[in-house]
Amino acid sequence: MLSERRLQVLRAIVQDYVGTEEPVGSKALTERHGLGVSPATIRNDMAALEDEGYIAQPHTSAGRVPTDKGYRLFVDKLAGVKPMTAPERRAIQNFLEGSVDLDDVVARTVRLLAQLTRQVAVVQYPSLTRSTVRHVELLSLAPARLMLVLITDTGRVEQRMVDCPAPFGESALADLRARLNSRVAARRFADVPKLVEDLPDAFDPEDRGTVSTVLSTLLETLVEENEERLMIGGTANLTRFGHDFPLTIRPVLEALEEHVVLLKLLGEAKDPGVMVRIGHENAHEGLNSTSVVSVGYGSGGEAVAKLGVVGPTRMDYPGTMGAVRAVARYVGQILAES
Amino acid sequence: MLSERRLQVLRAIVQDYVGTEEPVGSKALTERHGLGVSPATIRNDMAALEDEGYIAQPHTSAGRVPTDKGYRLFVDKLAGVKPMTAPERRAIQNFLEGSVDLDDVVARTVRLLAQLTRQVAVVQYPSLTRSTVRHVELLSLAPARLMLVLITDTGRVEQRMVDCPAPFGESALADLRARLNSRVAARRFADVPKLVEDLPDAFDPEDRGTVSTVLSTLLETLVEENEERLMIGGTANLTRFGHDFPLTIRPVLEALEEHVVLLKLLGEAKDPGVMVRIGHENAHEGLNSTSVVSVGYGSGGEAVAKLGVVGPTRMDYPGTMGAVRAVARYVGQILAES
DNA sequence: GTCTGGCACTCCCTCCGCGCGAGTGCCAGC
DNA sequence: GCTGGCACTCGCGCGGAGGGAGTGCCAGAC
Repeated sequence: MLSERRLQVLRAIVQDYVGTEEPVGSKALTERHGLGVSPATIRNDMAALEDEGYIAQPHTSAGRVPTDKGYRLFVDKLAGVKPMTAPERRAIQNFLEGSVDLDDVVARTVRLLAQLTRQVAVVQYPSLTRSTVRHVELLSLAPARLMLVLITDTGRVEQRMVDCPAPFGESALADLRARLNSRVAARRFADVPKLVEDLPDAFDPEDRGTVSTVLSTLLETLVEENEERLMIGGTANLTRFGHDFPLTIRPVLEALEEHVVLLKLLGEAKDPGVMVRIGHENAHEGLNSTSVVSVGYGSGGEAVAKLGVVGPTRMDYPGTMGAVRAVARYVGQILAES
Repeated sequence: MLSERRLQVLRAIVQDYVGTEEPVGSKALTERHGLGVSPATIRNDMAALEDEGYIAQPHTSAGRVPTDKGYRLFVDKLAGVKPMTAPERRAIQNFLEGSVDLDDVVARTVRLLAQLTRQVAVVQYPSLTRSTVRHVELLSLAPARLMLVLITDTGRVEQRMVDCPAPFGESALADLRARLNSRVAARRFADVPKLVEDLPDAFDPEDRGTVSTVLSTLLETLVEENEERLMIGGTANLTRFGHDFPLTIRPVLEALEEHVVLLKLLGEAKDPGVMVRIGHENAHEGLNSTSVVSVGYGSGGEAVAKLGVVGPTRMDYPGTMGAVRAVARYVGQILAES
């Protein structure tokens, strides 16, 4: 167990290193933080912290730098979430309120997050699986060809072509449309399958094949989680870091293009509240020297998707966490209103 | 006017420089290309090319490097478009054919283009303005709230909320839906405004306000070109260039995030065929040391959107142009089929 | 006129050695 | 357990030397 002062020292090291981007030495620490002890004492503490693996020195006789483990302790025990100021909150709200549709909400959120944190922002589109159905529409494009349009309460629209086994009349179509909507409107996706399973029985035998086809297309659309999309912004911020970063920036850019990986990463946030993954805690190799700060957001009480930022492990965690949390909150509000 | 041999020398300089990424000298030129003259002769030619502004030397007593003007001449007069090989064409086709919807087509196209050219790929979503209407759907969400869904022949779907000035009955809604579709289905967007202008007259006076609102929302959607979206991929390829590139990569990443700028850039391609913008020919400052190769693509004979790549001015123009052209062709095919 | 070989010159790039300074570890004393 | 002092270690920046690639120019050959 580390003494109180040693924790203070670790906190000071993290704060200074984040600020200056340079290894921090014992003398600088005593000067910039009122620790009330001499550099020699701090040196002992630093040696202890290094033994425990919280800090490391890039080379002998250089200052100390926090390790992933050090950041982890800092985030868990030594720092809170820095709340946004009132003007910042107003700015967030104003910026998001101008959105005209779902794409716009996501695009604005990405830009906002990237600007606030000065890092790479990642926003997942509101997921289908946890939302409810607003409306299902069926359009006849050709005698045996339908288009199925699904509209969700988050404003997302999905469409699918349906090739019917047999021609399907306009009146049967209207009937199916009406029955379908009366059963599934305002229902959660998860409940839809059993709400429609007996639907074909209400139709003439020759139409049942088509009805079944439509229903299975609908169910496919509902579960199609791999369709989940995300938007990324602020990649130019990657260039702000270390001048040696050219070598580091490439794997990060590559990782950012693998949307599947990112979605998995974001998806790991289970508990409510902001999740932080530091350095090697990220499964993906390209992100081993970055940290991911993410949180769920949603229109109701429940999260429908995730958003977050990717930055160097040397980041301002309290500020970033505050920004991510605040943005998630306001996006949720906007989605609930629309 | 430049002599034939001097043009050959320029071509050789461009090819070597693109290959080696290093300034090319007179000796290396005579060795690697069978020019049949001595280095001294080449030096004279190089001096002449430099006077004309086609090449430059980074420092005194270094090799020569093509200028933007030199690349321009190379592209216009000295090099053709390098066609894809048959296996490459098959691979393109196979890769694109697995697409399930429009988003997927665009996503695959971006990845394909980025991999083929090893550069940054940019693909604009098929534009609304030049396509035709497949179907217009109206849904009643609340007594005085409608949702307008527009489906285009390229499979794109746009939705808008419409707040009605007065409640609008189901029968009137069905009527409007039917009339609207009979008039605009399969019509080009440009023709829609005059096709619907007298539509309110067919309705009861109390419904005319709503009909007008719906129509104006529809027209807005049709012309809303600023809504045009694009997808970007292969940004990791930026790191392949010059080790001094960290300074250069940033403005490029920033420019890539300004979708409006990119759309404008792509939009400049007027004539059919591949457009190449070299270095300072690009209006945007961040792209002054990059070239943009773009081309229109479309489902029918006519282009509905653009796609292209962004890379360093020092790029393999014939190969890039060939890849861009081939991809555009096959995407057009895929769109026409779906 | 045009091409060629030769020659002097110009810089860039790399390497090497040096000194400086920040920072450390350790130890004796309070 | 804290403090001041001291010797030691490296990383970093600077300046000079050497090598090399490439040029420009000129006199001569075809």
